[in-house]
Amino acid sequence: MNRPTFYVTTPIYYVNDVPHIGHAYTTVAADVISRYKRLSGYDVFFLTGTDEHGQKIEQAAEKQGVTPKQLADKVVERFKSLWIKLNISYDKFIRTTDEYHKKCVQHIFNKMMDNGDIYVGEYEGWYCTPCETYWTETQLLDGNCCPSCRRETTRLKEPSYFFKMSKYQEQLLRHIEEDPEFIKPASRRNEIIAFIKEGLRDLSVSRVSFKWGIPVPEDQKHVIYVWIDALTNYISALGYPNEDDLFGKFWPADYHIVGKDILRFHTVYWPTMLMSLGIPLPKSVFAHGWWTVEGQKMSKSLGNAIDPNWLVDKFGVDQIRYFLMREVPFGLDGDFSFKALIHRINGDLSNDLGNLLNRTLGMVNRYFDGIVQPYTVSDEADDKIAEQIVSTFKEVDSQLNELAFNKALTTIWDMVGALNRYIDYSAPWNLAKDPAKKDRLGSVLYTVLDGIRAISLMIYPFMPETAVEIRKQINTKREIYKSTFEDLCKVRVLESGQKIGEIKQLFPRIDEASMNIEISKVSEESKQEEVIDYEYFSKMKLKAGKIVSAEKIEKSDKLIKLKVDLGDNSLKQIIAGIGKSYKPEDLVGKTVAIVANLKPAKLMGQISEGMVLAATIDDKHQVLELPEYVKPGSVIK
RNA sequence: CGCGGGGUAGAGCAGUUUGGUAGCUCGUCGGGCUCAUAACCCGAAGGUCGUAGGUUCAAAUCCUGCCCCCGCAACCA
Repeated sequence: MNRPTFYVTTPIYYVNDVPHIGHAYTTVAADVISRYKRLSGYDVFFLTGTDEHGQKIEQAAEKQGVTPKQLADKVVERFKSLWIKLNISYDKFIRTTDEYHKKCVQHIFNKMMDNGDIYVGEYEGWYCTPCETYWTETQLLDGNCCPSCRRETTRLKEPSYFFKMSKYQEQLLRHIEEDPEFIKPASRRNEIIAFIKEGLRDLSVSRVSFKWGIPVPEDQKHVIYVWIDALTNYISALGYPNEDDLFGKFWPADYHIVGKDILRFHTVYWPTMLMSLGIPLPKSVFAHGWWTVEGQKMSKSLGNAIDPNWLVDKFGVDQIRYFLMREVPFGLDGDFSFKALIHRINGDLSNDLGNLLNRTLGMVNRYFDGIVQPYTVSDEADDKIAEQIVSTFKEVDSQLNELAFNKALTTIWDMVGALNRYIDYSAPWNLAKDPAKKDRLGSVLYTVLDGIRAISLMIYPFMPETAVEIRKQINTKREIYKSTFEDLCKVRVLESGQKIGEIKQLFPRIDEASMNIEISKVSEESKQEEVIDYEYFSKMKLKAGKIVSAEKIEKSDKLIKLKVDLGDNSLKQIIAGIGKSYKPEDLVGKTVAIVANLKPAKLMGQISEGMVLAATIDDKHQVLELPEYVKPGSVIK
């Protein structure tokens, strides 16, 4: 039989970063849809992998005294082990350092060149090495600093190959406007349309400034830049340019799942490259949102990046998978908080689902020595349950096809609630008191168990281990993977006569208080700061300074321009970002602590020659005030 | 007039496309049940849907003005 196919990808993750919750999120989402599609009869190909070339890797490796490949190997292991831990069922893990990928990239480069879509030109601009980005003159801060990381940039001019992306502007625009499925969610689609309408420029696709990459064929000075190197993984993994095999079967991709930050690459650069190659475009690119942690942006400096490995160890893999998929609509930003996580686990998982199974099996044990009874005596309520099972499958199917994971889970939990209500309505404990109602009692329990069996299928994509555990406990021998969606929807198909398995709590309740203590311990540890030596510290010149004037900077919401007397007969101009906590007039006359030897920088066009020290309480500031008798210029140590 | 998102019950959200009894989850309170992981079920309280006006028989929904909040970017020195 010829099964329909389904091809889904995650981005390939850059090995400069260790895996965090964002990586886990994207990958779990791809796993859920993959498992669901397999469940409903599709032949699925699920691709993930790593992006390993580029200057950053080259430099990081050099610092660590290893080869770039060795560095990549190490990080790749971390990704792979996390994917095992999270039960990610990928079909292939591609690395951009794989031989077949390199060959494919070179083939593609040649082909685009033969088409006349790649030409040699010259790339010139201010280059920031850490960000691997060129900036234009007007974008630079304070002379020549990178607007993104504020480090110094260097003027670079290098020969570069260019891809004639502009040539495909109209074709791409037409495609996006004609096919609403191509970019999701819709709000993102509008952003991209606006971007394209501003006009596409040709894309620089090679570099001579570093070596760690795939060489341009027949021009070994050049390395192929990230666009062609990385994006093409989606077809090289399928064996392209060999079109018979996997490529013929699975391309075009059904979904590229990406973070919102890389949407443009996937909906502008990548499709135009495919147009140049004469390859059909992917059916849909879906941009999901970002997670904050406890309301704050994830960042290394805050030390609030949570290790997904730790989360899984602490809370359980299915619990984490459930939370990620349930808490936030896919496509929107969300917040990861322990409070919400614990509430989800205790409420949805332990109370609703876990307890449903537990109470039902308890009764099978008590009333029937653990033997599942056949369905013999019917009631209207049973049919309602049966109908809802079918309608739930249908609804979940359409929701998952839209990657509306949180909606699908809500729908499934309506079913869980219906079964809990059904038990209360049928009151098996009352039926048990009347021997004449024994058959009805057995039928009620059967109906619940069969409903639980159906739920085990519905949650399988999200919580594979739990699904299997449930099936073990109700002791069904039916296989999870059936051939079609219709098979999936069948009701009253649970076996009877078998003895149920050992009853175990699916989701132990979490004690919020004691868990909070553990969490705070860990977050303390992770906040251990970098230690600096005395010499490093002594480079900093701290002085007392008296504020002689202060004014708000036009059009700025937090910058205040200060003139500060540092006792050396001249006034320093300092721009301070404390305008949300202080009015300019409140600052005048105060003696405060100043970093006196900070390198000057330009903010909103104004020179700032120092920094006012201030404590931060949430987003409010309290400057370090000194008593009046401290003379301006006094050294602080 | 930088770009975008939003202001609906104590919290978090849906509903706005296609005007027509204001809904969900959690929390609170009361009740029921006693099979179960102090779980499950039922009920109640709680909202002039940011604000002022307009269109309409009818506005959370459409139109206009204003206020406020949050991202992003410009300014976290």
